[in-house]
Amino acid sequence: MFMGEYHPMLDDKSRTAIPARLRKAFGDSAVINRLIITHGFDKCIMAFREEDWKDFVENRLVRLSQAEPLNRQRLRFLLGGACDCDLDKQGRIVIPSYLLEYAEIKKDITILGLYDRIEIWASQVYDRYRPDGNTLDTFAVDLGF
Amino acid sequence: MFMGEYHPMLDDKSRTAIPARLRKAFGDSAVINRLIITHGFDKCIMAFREEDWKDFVENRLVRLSQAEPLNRQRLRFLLGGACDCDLDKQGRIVIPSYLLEYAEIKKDITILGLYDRIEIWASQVYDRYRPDGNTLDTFAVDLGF
DNA sequence: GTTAAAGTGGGGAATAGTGGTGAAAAATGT
DNA sequence: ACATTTTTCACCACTATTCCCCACTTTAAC
Repeated sequence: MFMGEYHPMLDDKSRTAIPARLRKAFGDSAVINRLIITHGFDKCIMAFREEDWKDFVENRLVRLSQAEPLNRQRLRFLLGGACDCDLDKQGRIVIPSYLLEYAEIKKDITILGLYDRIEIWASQVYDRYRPDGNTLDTFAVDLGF
Repeated sequence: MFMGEYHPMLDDKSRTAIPARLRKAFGDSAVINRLIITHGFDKCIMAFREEDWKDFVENRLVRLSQAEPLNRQRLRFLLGGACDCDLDKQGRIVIPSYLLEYAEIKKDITILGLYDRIEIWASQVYDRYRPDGNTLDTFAVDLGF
């Protein structure tokens, strides 16, 4: 599974390295060499493995009735905002400008591994977002620690 | 499948380039060189592959009873507004003026890939349409994230 | 300390996108 | 019906961007 926090950089060609730990998260024999990235629900970019993405699109997204305006907006946001990125020989992807702007990414990046998805944040944005002490206390309660 | 967001321009001959990624979305061996475009739902232009369009018209649109005034209006809107566009050698289509006016397209264009259809928006119009933070929270809930 | 692996920067070839020109077709007026 | 004007279409050429590979630096491992 994907997990952990990483801090690569965006170079001036809009490339960022996907950490080797994440590329190998599903085994050395299944190194990831393609990711689908799209808008995240917070100010970040979500990335998925190809098979998970296809499954999500075909079994959930496109089954929503396009007669419903809100479903059109959902499809435009997620699928219309998606981009399939091949990793280069060095394990990097190129992030399109509209996603960089959406996530307010400049140079410092925080990448999170989140089970079956990866999130790419502007470090500055993520640092503001990190939970504080009070949030963590209620969190602990909710989880039954 | 069609996906992603692209930002070409409309030139002063009413031409716009269909992004190469979209033209090759169904394989390098099935490069799209003709699209059917018509009025979209919401202020945009919809574009389809020829086979999908035919299927839609014959199996859905013309089956609506023409005795019903609303269906006559629907047919005029979609089929009456349609235009089949051959792509030129550079992958561009010419968009007729009535569709440009409908979608309020001036120069800056946003093109979306949406599974089996493409949408062409005035960038300015689409930017206003993009979902805000609250809408996204409900999206995440509805989609089971 | 040495070796290997990962991350970052850069260069050159190929591709994509845009502007433009001339020929053909269509529309208009005589 | 013919000539003139306008529009449309197909192709060419230039520029910008993208993609793919190589090399260096830094970090981690042994």
